[in-house]
Amino acid sequence: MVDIDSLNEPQREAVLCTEGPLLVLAGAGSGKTRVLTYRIAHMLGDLGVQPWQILAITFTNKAAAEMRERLGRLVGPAARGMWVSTFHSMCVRMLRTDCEKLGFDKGFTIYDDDDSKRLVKDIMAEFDIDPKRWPINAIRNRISTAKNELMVPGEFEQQAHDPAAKVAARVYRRLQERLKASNAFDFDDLLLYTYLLLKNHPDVLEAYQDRFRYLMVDEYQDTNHAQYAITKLLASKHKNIMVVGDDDQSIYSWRGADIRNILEFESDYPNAHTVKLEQNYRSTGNILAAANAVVSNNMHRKRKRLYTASGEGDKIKVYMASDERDEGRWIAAEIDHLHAEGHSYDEMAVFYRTNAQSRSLEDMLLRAGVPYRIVGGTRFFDRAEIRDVMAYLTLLVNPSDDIAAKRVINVPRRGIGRTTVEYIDSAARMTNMPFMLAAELCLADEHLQMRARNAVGGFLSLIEEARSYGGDLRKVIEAVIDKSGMVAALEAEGTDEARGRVENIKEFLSVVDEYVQTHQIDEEGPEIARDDAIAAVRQLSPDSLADFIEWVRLRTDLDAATAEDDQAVTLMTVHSSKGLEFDCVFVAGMEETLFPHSNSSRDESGLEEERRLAYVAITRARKKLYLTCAYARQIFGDTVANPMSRFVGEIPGELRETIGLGSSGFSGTGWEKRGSRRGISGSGTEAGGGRVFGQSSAGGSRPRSASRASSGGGSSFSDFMGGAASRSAASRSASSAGSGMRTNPNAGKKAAANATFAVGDTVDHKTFGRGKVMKVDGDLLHVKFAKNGVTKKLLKDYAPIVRIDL
DNA sequence: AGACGGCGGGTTTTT
DNA sequence: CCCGCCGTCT
Repeated sequence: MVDIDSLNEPQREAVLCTEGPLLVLAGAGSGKTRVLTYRIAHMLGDLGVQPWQILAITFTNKAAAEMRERLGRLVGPAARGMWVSTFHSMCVRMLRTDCEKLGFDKGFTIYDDDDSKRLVKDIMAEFDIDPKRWPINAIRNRISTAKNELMVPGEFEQQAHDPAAKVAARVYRRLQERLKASNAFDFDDLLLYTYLLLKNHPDVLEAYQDRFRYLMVDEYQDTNHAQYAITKLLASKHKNIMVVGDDDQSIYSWRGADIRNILEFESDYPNAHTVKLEQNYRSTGNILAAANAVVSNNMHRKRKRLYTASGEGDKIKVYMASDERDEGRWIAAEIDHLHAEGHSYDEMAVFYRTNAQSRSLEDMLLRAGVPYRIVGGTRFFDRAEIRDVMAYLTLLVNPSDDIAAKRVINVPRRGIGRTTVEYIDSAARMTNMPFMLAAELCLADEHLQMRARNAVGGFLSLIEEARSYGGDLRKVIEAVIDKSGMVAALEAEGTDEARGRVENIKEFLSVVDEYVQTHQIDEEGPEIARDDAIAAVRQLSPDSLADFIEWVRLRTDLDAATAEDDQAVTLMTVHSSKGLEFDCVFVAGMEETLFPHSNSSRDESGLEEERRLAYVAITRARKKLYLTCAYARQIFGDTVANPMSRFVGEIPGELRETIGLGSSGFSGTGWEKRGSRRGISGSGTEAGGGRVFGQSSAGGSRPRSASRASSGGGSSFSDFMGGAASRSAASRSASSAGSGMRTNPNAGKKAAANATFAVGDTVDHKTFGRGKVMKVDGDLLHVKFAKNGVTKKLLKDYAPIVRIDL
């Protein structure tokens, strides 16, 4: 049935080993999705396994969709009824069915990060906990960790010894009360409560165990303890569990992922079979060798070595830019070259460590006329207006959702001010009732102004009325938006920004359409076995508002990454890139402090995770890999100089070539210092560059994340090149190229703060540009600036200056 | 009630 | 640098 012959030996072994626990260690690009889909196809086609007996869990909806799609191609409609889902959506399904056993109502909502943060903030205010002393995110992290470790508030309190933990424990307890009162789960709760459901209700667990005879978990290295425990419960009866993972690609420990889950699988399941997939089918020899070299610096890993049958390919290009604008500009130019050579934009991607880096890259690509799309970052669904619409919709389904209620009670402005909201809120708190109910009671409350009461009444009847809307989803949502008055209010504003928001709301309606279209129930498909209630596949209904909300809540922009079919370069964080591959990959910001990130390189384990992250980035590339770094970079508004990332140095010199600034200090031959390359390597801080490109900031209130740069919009690429080339010929060279940036003792420090200056040094000032140190007076520098000839006195530790060694 | 301005804080990564 | 929060003013 299934074409087993096209697989290599270990792949075949994994496909055929269907009974009992199986661990597949799948290196990057070793065809693990292929193994997963073939294995399922084999079970369905050759072994008579029924689709609903299979549960396949992935981490992202995109991965789930991809697997479903590939399965569809392989086995056709036979895969119908199979659960292929993320951990989170699987949990939602289970909770929708049985959450009443835990005291929740079926109409529960899912709180995302922002909602849950609001709630925590709220609670801290309630308890009079000073957020300055106890940062909200620190508390939330502790709570999140507790939830991932399956600790309920009582258990957490018991082991909370230090003061911070005690504060967190109080907040945690209250948070769970408030969430429950709001009939809501946050992301961590989805896992925690699913675990509790299965753990404490043997009948429920057994029904699932009987149904899911075969479990498959992808990206197992990223499971946290809660996920691990859930899978363990589900698998404990039949023990047919296959986990696929790569310890070298574990990059989510900060989210509670526990690498031990994979490292200790064999001791968890004593008779587990292990298969290693080590042949890489994706990258060229050089790229793979680079990845191997980098990751081999990690001490804690399972020994394995990827190999490939393909040739060496191109060398890895390392470009050293003067600053982040130069970096972006060079990347844009290189992308343009590649495009001219016939590489499609779709096959190129730019990765970065932090979302903040996307701004300058985006800017430069826009100016160069390179079409791009950003994945992740400020999500479409995170926009205020979209969240407002979502809050309205949520309120219709779950009137207990206090966060939603408070969010939109005065959106658009209808004369319900802070005082009124606070009054209602405290009434709600005192009587332990939902905010909406308290609001209703307040209609007759003499303490409130008549005006305010009328306004609240208006809001309540708006929601009341909206709840009775029927018909198709699009119509309902449109009506809600219309009746809310949001669009009318925005239109009345008349600003560009407001128009942008209206656009986004329209965009939201097309998201509704997308949902409706993709969730039509096709009639021809046979209805899945409904022999018991739990076995029934709960399919998202195209007319259900609740289902739509759930779909949106668990959806990320990453999921839409492939939906976009226009030609564009993809920009995303390294984290988001996991599981994807491109012909040409650029990794920007290869600097100490940024990558590895300073917050993670405190200890060895953090550093190892950063290195795995670098490994992930490198192994995304099929043919061409570019690593770029900037000598100086604007961070938080001031200029910081950092040495090149150690990860670059960990790539053997013969696999890479260095170009751009400072290449003389490296393995480059020097040819690249001549010729036109130089033209685009200058800093963009001088007036020349800025003026030429300045025009393209027009373009209005484009929606940030979803937008693509249109090639027609900005200045043309030749302007871009011309402008750069025509700027002052003086170009910088890297700091102490000879002594080597890699060993810069000031790593991680602000350049100005630790640098020393001597008379005659050349410096670059954030706003005044280049200047010469005329006199040093302790911490006081007298700097004469070239541009205007003016001498300024600057404090070396505070002025935004960097020293430039010529 | 709402608009505006000043200040402080924050960014590592995301289901 | 950008955002949200807070206080003040109208």
